[in-house]
Amino acid sequence: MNTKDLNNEEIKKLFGATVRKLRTEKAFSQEVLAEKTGLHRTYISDVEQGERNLSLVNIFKFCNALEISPADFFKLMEEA
Amino acid sequence: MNTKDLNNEEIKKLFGATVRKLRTEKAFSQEVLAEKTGLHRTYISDVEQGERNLSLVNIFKFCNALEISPADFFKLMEEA
DNA sequence: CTGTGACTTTTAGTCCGTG
DNA sequence: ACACGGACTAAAAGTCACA
Repeated sequence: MNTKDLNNEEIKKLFGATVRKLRTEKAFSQEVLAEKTGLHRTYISDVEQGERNLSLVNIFKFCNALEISPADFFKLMEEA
Repeated sequence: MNTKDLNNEEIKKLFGATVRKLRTEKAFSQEVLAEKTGLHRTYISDVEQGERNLSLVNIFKFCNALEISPADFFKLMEEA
């Protein structure tokens, strides 16, 4: 999959789907992930729905909480 | 380098430094990169200075303009 | 060609709740 | 445990004149 072909909506959706994939693999609830990231629970929901264009430092918070490096996160995302 | 140890300022600075590294390697001016990303010239400058916490879709614009996948971009960033 | 401060508009992100 | 909404505040997006 070539990320160059993604439009803005697709980028957000794919990011959210990757978060959800990793979160459910680790059997975290959204609330637990909210706690680990320090972000609000409704925000986690929105991100997973692909409705948020989150910022760089929050991307890192998600990666840390999901115990994956940003590079590996995006690799997974690109493999989707 | 473990990205878990980076604070917010360091994340932005490291991102900016990585953009600058790739841009100068390709011998692009900030103005050329601005054109390729569709973003404003001064915004590029701010990002490279680590003064912007840019969002997911703009990260992708930078990667596309710099002809690198997001996964490879962050890999480079983590190797710094 | 690039850095900076100031600025307005848009959106990120929170917090209250509902089914 | 999650989706969704309304209302709100903080911060990002985006532009400009000037150094």
